Amino acid sequence: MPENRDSNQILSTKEKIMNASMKLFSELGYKNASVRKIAVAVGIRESALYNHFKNKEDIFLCVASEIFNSPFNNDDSPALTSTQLSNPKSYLQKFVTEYKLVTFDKTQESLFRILMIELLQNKALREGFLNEFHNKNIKVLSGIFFTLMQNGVVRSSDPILMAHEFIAPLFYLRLHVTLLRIDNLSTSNLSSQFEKHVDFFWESIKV
Amino acid sequence: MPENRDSNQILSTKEKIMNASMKLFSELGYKNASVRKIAVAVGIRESALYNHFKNKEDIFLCVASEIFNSPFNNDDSPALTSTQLSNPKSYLQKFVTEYKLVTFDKTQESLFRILMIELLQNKALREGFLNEFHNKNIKVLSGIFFTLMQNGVVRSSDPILMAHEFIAPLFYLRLHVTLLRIDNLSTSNLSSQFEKHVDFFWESIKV
DNA sequence: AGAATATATTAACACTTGTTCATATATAAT
DNA sequence: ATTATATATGAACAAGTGTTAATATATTCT
Repeated sequence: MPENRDSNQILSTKEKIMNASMKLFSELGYKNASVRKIAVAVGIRESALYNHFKNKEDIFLCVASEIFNSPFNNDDSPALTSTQLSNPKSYLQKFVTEYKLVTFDKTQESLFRILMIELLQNKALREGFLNEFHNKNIKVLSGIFFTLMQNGVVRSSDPILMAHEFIAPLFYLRLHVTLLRIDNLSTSNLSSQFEKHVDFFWESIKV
Repeated sequence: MPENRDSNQILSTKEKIMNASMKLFSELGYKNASVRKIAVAVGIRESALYNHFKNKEDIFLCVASEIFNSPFNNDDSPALTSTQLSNPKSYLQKFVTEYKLVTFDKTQESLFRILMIELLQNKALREGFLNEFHNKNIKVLSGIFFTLMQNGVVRSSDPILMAHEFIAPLFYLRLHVTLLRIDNLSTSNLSSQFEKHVDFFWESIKV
């Protein structure tokens, strides 16, 4: 069963299809990324694709399943330790640094493009967006803000609202960066905005 | 020349095409909204469309041209008068009320969907988004924040950054609302968030 | 009224789409 | 070496795409 690649370097055909599909879906969207274009990019005939995937939708779902598997999303927002409680701003900075990293990562950028392109057309992606992107972040952040409020290190407010106010500018920045990069425009102005956001936000909530 | 409608009530075929196209583009995107589907929605054969528009792209451009003609975008953010300077929070509230109105307006929602669906595929829409949606708002708001800072009614900071922090949660909310509405989910929770945002933001910047 | 114009229809076109089938060629197992 | 399995090819399919041409039917103008 030669399912996986033989060596570490040489990619299996299935992996090649995945990579080519990710690229094409992120550039053209689902409908415009035709089976033939994918096959050409891989270097095989379109009929050969069907030895590895059931159909086109199967390819897409396989690629799309990676969207919400970001390392950031999984588990890089640990609970607030006592040391972090003594310096909560650095926690927010750490969060934003991670967010920024994901924003500028090439693979994550492709997946984000696919997400944004198909977000309004694909119900599963919408649900993933709301659950994995939004709700999960809101839950983690609001929990932290709640603790910080209880300990009196940030001003009293609705923790969920505060989480919203913290995450929204980050998402907006990420979308902005993504749009500029499509046209190969400079994002250097935006790059520093991530850190500025933390500074501004911390000034907004500290007691 | 029977170009315009005869009465005020009866729509011309061209207007019917526009309405049907706006609906279909906003639900299916450019590629999936086929000329035949549009024709069926209007109630004519597809070839008759070509008496009113050069081709499919012409229809789309005609619809898309309305996206950045929102009443909000045009001219509803007047300069800061002396009375508004004495109560700057109410100005922000007025701004957000207008933004909220646009968010929940049916026509504006359809146009916003088209924008979001084609944003990553259509360069003209990207430029429109950055110039008309983003930059224009940032310019107006940062000018206001600058004045408010000079008069010492809000805390000192970068006005552009502050404008960014103000507008981003509004956009994020609008996107959120749009996504929920596609699936006919309740947006009552989000509705009140617009006002909460102003309250939180004002607490963040007042001296 | 008839002529001119605007708008509709029917039919066809060249092309692209996703998918399937029979068949050929590698690769692995016995 | 022979068999079995995995993967490739080429051809074809039915369906859908945007667009055009010839023609018919309204509508408006004189």
